[in-house]
Amino acid sequence: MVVLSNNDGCLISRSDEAKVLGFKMGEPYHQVRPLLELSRVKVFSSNYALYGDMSRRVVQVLSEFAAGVEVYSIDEAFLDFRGMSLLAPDLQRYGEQLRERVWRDTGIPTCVGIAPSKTLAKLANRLARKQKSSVKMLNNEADCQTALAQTLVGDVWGIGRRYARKLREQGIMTAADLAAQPESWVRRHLGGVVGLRLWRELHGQPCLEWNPAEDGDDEQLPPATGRHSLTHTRSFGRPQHELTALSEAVATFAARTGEKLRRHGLAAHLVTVLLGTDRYAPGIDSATRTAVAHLPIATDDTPLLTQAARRGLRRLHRPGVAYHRAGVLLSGLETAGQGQLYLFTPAAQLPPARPQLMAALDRLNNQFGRQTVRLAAAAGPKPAWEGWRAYQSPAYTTDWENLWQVK
DNA sequence: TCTGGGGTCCTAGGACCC
DNA sequence: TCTGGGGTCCTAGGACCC
Repeated sequence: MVVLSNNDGCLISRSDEAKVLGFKMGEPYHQVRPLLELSRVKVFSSNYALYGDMSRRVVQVLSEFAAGVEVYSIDEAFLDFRGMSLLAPDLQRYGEQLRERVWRDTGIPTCVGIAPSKTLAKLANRLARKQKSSVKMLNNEADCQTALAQTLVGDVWGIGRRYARKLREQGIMTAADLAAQPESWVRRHLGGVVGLRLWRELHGQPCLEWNPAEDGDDEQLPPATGRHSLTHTRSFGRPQHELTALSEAVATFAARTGEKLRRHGLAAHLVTVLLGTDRYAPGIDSATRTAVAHLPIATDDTPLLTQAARRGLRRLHRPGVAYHRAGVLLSGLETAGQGQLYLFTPAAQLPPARPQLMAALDRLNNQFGRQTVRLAAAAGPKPAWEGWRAYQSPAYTTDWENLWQVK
C-alpha cells in the first residue's frame, strides 16, 4: 500500500511491502503508476481529516502519562518526565504501559524513546523501532555511547542530506564520531549555534526549548513561545495565467489562513502572497515571487486578509506567465484582541473588526462543511485550479455522512 | 496532465535612512 | 594602501524538520 501527497503528486507513505518492492519516498506518482498497478499495490490519496483526528486521540492518551506533552508533529510527541520520581526499571515499564494504552484505545502502534535530551530521545526512539523492542531507554553513559555508535550520522535529528554528505567526506560516519568532534569544529561546520545545540544534545545536555501543547483545557503552562507564521499554499491542477482565476485562488487561500488564525486565537500584521512558476522547468529562473502587505492593526478578519492578499497578487501578476502554485502566508502574529492600540487614527476610521461575523462564519462552515459560506471573491465548489484526489478513503471518524453510514 | 504542504532558523545583498 | 558606521526593510535562498 502507498499513500500519495496532495494532488496525488508523490508517494509520501509506504507499507513495508511497498518498500520491499522498491518504491521510494517522494517519487512522482505519474512516473511509477504503471509499476504500482503491475504489482497490484493499493493506492490512497492522503486524508488529513482522518489522520488529524486519530493523532488527536493518541495525544489525548499521552496526556494522561505526563504533565507536559509537546505535540511535535502529526505522529510524534515529546513527554516531559522531569520531576517524576520513577527509577529506571519503573520508567521502562511506564513506557510499555503507555504504549499498550495507546494501542488499546486507538489501534495505533507506537515506539517510545526515553533520554535526557530531545535529540537523544529521538535517537532512542529510532533504535526502538529498528530493534523491535518498542521502548528504548538511554539513561547512562555506556548505553548512550552504544546507541550513538549504532546510529549513522545522517539519521541524527538535525542532520539532513547536505550536512550528512559533508560529514561523511570528513570521515564522520556515526553519531558517535560527531559527538567526538571538538565543539569548535562543530560550530564552524554545522551552521553555527544550530550545530552547537545539536552536539550538546548528543552529549545529554538539553538545549532545545520545551514547547508544550498550546491546546489548553486548563492553562498553567509557561508563556507560549508560539508560532511565527502560518500559511496555506497549493499547487494547481493545471497552470493558471489569468488574474481572475488566480485572484479567486488567493482569496480562497486567504480565507483558509483566516480560519487557522482564529482557531489558534491569533491575529496577523503581515500578509504575504506567493506566486510560483514551474519548479521543474529547466532553465527558467523559476521560483516563487512574493509581495508583503502591512496591516495597520493585526487582524483575523477574513475580508481584510483577503483584500490585502488580492492587493499583493495584483502587484505580482505578470500577463502571459504560467503560474503553477500560489499561497498566502501570515506573519507578525500576536494574540487576538491584545494588540497595540492605535494612537493617531480615531477608532471609527480603523478597519472594522467583525468577531461575531467571523465566529458565525466558522460555526456554519464547521457544521455544514468547509466553504458553505464564503466571500464572493473566493472560488466556488469546483475551481479550475484544483488538483486531483482520485483515491480518497472515507474520513470515518470526522465526516458526519460517513458516521451515518457506520450506524 | 503529470513532481506536496507547513513549519523553523539563519544569511546575504541591495536600497534606503541618518 | 587608503573608500565611515550603524541601522532598517525587502526579497531571496539555503539548511533543516515532519
